[in-house]
Amino acid sequence: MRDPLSRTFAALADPTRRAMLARLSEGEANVSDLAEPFLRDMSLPAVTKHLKVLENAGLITKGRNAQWRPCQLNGEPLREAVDWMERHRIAWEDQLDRLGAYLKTKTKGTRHGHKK
Amino acid sequence: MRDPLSRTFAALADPTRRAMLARLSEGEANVSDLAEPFLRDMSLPAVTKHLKVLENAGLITKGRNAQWRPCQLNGEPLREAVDWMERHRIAWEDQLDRLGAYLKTKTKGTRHGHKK
DNA sequence: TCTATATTAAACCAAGTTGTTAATTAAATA
DNA sequence: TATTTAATTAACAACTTGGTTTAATATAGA
Repeated sequence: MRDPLSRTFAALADPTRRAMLARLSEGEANVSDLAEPFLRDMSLPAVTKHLKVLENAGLITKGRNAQWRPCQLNGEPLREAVDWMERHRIAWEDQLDRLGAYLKTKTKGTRHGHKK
Repeated sequence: MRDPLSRTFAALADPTRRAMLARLSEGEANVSDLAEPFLRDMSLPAVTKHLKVLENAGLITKGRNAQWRPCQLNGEPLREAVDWMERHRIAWEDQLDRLGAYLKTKTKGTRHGHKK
């Protein structure tokens, strides 16, 4: 999981982390602010670890203000992830169309076209 | 990693799998076609496993034609992933602007605003 | 029927992930 | 200075991931 794009997608592959990013998209927040919605589900060190994953993926940056660590979103890796997807999007939609057409012709019980 | 969106992002978090999707966005391909570019790096069963991950994420569907398993892209989960990202995109760009502005004001050696 | 081809399954392993609890660090404040 | 607050570190366990090799399955074709 060494390349940046993989690290970005891996960081997004967790609902807790996505929720943290969503929260951060509304503005800066300290670790404890970010942790608050999750403290019924997990411990604070677990939160710290999730934030570390986001930080390592370059998705957030942590500042410091006394004992607080104000976190900020960094949109750039997210943009690169969207870019990767957009680069293939047209092909996917073509594929969807083709699949749709295919399903329209077949769709007669023969789930796998079992050898005729 | 139970929710669909997480499974999609996790599936995307690997360069081999992304390359397979890219290949499939050009059209249907059998397992051995998809495997071919990677057989110097990994065994065929490893490829099968990657395809299983893509299949479990709903990103591809495998048909059958004699002993071949023609794989097709399924764009829908990808669209949902893009949707998630787009839902936050504007906020990210705001955040980028804010960060840019912030960096313009600070940026004087004091890497962490060490207590004044 | 025997063989070759395409693909998957099984058993295993090393490394990484995600959580825990207990201890530590650092700064603000009484 | 002692205490509280915010956050991290360390050590550990359970599970997942991504690879391996060997064996099995299914189909086509000689």
